[in-house]
Amino acid sequence: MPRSAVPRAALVLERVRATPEGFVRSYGDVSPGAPRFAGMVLSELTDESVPWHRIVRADGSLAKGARQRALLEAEGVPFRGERVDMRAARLPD
DNA sequence: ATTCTGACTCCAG
DNA sequence: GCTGGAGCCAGAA
Repeated sequence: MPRSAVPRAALVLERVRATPEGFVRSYGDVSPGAPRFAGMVLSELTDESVPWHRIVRADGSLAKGARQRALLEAEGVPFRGERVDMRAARLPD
């Protein structure tokens, strides 16, 4: 199946929306082969129904800093300093 | 068509 | 652990 059947932007939104509370996913997970594109899509987002804060970098570091950290901690996401504990919080596929 | 840029990722040192 | 450089997709100049 060619991935072109579904626009990458749609795939990104779908995966982000499917991320349950208390867990996180990396940009690479929501947009395989084009992690930067995922970031671009999220940056344009204004829709509150999309939990953009659950998307973090592959190493657990946050793109949006303290603001994002507060939202994640409020949902029970395990942290290790300034970074998310990916070992426990990363959503298994 | 070429170049730059961006909420990124991977590999080497 | 960290830093730097190259690679990736899409859109704008």
